[in-house]
Amino acid sequence: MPASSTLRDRRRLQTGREIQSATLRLALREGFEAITTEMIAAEAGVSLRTFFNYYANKEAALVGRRPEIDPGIIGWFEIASGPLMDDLFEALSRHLDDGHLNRETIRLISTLLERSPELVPIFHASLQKLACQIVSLVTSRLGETARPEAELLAELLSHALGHAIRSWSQSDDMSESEITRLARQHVEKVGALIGYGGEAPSR
Amino acid sequence: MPASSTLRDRRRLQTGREIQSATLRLALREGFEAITTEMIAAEAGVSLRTFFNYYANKEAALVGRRPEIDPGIIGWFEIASGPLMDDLFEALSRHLDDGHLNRETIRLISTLLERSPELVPIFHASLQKLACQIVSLVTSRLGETARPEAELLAELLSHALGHAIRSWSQSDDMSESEITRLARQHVEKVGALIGYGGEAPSR
DNA sequence: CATATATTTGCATGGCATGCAATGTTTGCT
DNA sequence: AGCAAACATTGCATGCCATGCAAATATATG
Repeated sequence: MPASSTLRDRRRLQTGREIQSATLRLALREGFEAITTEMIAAEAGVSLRTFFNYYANKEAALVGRRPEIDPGIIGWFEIASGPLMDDLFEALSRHLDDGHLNRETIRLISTLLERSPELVPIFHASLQKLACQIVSLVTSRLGETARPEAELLAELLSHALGHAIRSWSQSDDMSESEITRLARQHVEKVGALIGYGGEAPSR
Repeated sequence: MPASSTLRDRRRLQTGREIQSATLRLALREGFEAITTEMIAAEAGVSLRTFFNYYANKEAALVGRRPEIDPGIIGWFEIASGPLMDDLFEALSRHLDDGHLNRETIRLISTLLERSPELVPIFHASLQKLACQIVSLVTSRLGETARPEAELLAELLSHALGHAIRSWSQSDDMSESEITRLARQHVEKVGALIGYGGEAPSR
């Protein structure tokens, strides 16, 4: 049974989402820089102090709370013995299948990012937690000696996933399960660029 | 002749460095969280207001001001016609050869990062400006359609460079010109992981 | 229902960051 | 050298950000 069985847990989740939603609504209406934490708290119907109980700052409220990769998935990965990339993307697929991704919310975020590109670094930073977990996965497979490469690979995968999720939010005819497929395509294109050169096209 | 010909420019550079140095000194002595912008300003011998004329916040002062890639290098890249990776790393080599890298400063930063891993994201964020410039280089070569891959590749390269620079600061017998060589090695290992699989070792 | 455990809230505090206008310094020109 | 324009530094005032603490409120458990 998930941790959301108790009323308290459900409310906490709900309030977190309500604050994020309020932040997105206000940011789209007034511009992110123009809004204050007090406004957000008022819009979400909580006290300022409660706002800070949920998020460390405005930026965090924009991104919302992203759950960690389920220990069950990590356990599966450590047992799996396929090619590294196959197992990694399978683990990411299962993670996304948890259903904690709200298309409408991501769509709002994407809209905001297009209107205010200076916010993009906030979202890049929010991928760091995922990247960190991917590093754990990769080093559990390749050993500590491969940590430098694991960190680079994790950076690559998390950003590819972020990009794919934004693509998914934009096109209604893309299923959730295609996110990792798209991410993998991009990663493999990068692999080709690294591996085979990519000479300048004749002009 | 560089832009540092005039006294004013030299002073601006000098003050910027002095503030960064003061920030590092204090952060190593007291811990980054424990110090205030007022302390930094006092230690650097400037007013608080001047501190904010140089850096937007404490974090930026820690990283210092990183110069952009010289337009001359960008021009060279756009004319070059070798394999993409060769030309990219050559451009990065030339950029680093500008000599704006102070080993002792980087060493202090590395020490600080080991003692306070929670600061690592600050440095990751500081690589974003470089990543952005790499995106420009890559799309100038491959065209706008390759932007998604260009962004991933840029992320990869900038992080690889960041890692290599930290390695360089730690070992006295590593020359500055070997930074890009090391970065490239790591990138190619990642390429191998992507391209050829990297099966789980038998246990 | 009673108790233990979480959560929300208000208040007080101190750091962060910016605009503005006054003052001081450098530059380039005559 | 002397002057005016451009630029840099500073103090002050202001308002937002973020946290600790303790009282009040809500939920869980038995």
